[in-house]
Amino acid sequence: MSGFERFNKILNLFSEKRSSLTVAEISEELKIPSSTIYRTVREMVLADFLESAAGSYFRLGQAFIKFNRIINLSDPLIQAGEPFLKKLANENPIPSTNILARLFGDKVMCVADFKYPSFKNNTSYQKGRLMPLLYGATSRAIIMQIKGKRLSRILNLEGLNDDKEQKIFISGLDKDKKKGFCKTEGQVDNGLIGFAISINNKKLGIEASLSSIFNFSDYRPEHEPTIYANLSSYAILIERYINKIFFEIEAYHNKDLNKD
Amino acid sequence: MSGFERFNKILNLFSEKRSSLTVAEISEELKIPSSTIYRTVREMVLADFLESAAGSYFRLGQAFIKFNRIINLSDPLIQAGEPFLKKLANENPIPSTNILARLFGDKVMCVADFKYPSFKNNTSYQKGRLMPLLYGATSRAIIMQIKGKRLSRILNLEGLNDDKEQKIFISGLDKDKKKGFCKTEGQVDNGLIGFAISINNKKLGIEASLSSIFNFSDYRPEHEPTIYANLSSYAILIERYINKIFFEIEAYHNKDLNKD
DNA sequence: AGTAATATTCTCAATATACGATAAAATTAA
DNA sequence: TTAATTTTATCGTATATTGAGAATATTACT
Repeated sequence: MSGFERFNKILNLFSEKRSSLTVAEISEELKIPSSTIYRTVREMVLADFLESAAGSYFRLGQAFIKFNRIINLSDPLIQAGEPFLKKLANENPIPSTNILARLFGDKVMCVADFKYPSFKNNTSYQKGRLMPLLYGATSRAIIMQIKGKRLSRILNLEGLNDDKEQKIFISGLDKDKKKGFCKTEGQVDNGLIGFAISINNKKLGIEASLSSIFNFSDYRPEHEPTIYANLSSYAILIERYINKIFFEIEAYHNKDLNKD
Repeated sequence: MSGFERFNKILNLFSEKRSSLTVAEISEELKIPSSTIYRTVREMVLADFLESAAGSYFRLGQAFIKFNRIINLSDPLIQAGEPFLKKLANENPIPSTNILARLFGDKVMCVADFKYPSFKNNTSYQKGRLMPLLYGATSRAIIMQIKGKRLSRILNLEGLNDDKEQKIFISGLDKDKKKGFCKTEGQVDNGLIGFAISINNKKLGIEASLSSIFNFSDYRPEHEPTIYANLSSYAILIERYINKIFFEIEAYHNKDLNKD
């Protein structure tokens, strides 16, 4: 096993449920001698990826908070989209959670969220959370941008191996693609209904979606036109804004070139 | 140079100002051949620490968003303190930014912040940001918890090498310690005045502070008693809550032990 | 489209470095 | 204080990492 691989494996033992671990536990989980783990953990602590907590436990370190901040301040999608989420929430006819999500490699992650104050609290839609790829409007509006072998590779990775099932899934996506919207009910959280629309920027390699999630009990069919209108107008705004940011980034890089 | 060191050095090239880099740039900065950088970057992309962006640039990857979320959901200080920041802001007599900061190794980092809506926007106090150790009430309320050789080691690291100057600084800290509060004006941002109080939990190894920052132009001396009263009552609440969380964590670990 | 320019991956041999068993030291608990 | 546990240090060996350069793929340009 390579050094980096080990480093990565150690980090990935930490989770929401298990947020601190001892060297003995790590050693046990990874089947690696504790002398080696001690050495690696020490390096990681020194670099702020871990920090030692009470009782010989170790926790994730401040490096993640720091780098997360840099991403927040510089990620074009977050920069362009986050400010609009609150507005979207306010314009929706009923309380909602509003999500910007994005494909990273073969995972969909929520990168920004705004919950309307009176929206119920315990949803799966939170910034930083990986979303199921095959379920929910949020993810559908993203993977419907992907085609061909890349799409089927991703579907396979998610366990949709059967050829026939894949075709059914893809033809479902195609229908949504024609409509331009995704709508799903209860696929991620029971009692919630979600609407989503695609956002993308090829130059920046961004494949994303904007979505609004509602409590099914609040929802009435007559809300749908407003929901769709809001999503599509904000999606356009966000895409334009991403473009603007893209040109700023490009200008910045060119400025650098001129320095030489 | 070891593998991990290189990994870390690459990440630390990214900053708020410079949020994407090419392999050539990284190679140039670190004086390491590009074939090596390509290999390392590929590994990092695979593990989501970097992602490739447009024009052969690379950006920080989603791993940081993911791990940051885990920290947010599990860090005792953030869990215990963040919910109170908004309340504190609402109870302050004038618009404020309210900060939870914490010592990590030898750096003070803001780990949670709540800005009152009408508070001006461009302050240095943001979640994830490293704060200057020697300036500002936020940091003072933290380092005044530290003593002896550990304190002087930290002061030295921050460039306060002169023995005499150190003594002056420490005696200043001691005065604040007796008062139980720190108050500084314009040390971090011009035109701002900050008040801070210590928060700590020895068992969890947390050395932190709670602070309220105001525009100097809003501030009147008669606000001071309320500011202090708010800070100290919330600090006590937060410390109690941290304790509660600590016992929960302990119970969780013990439960694990009993499994074996 | 076709070509030039860049970016990225691959190969391979030399060597640095990470590894793990074990001992020593330091810290914590009893 | 002693005992137990956690952490660091040591060191020979195996091995993964390194970097130069070639090969390939991708992108940019005409």
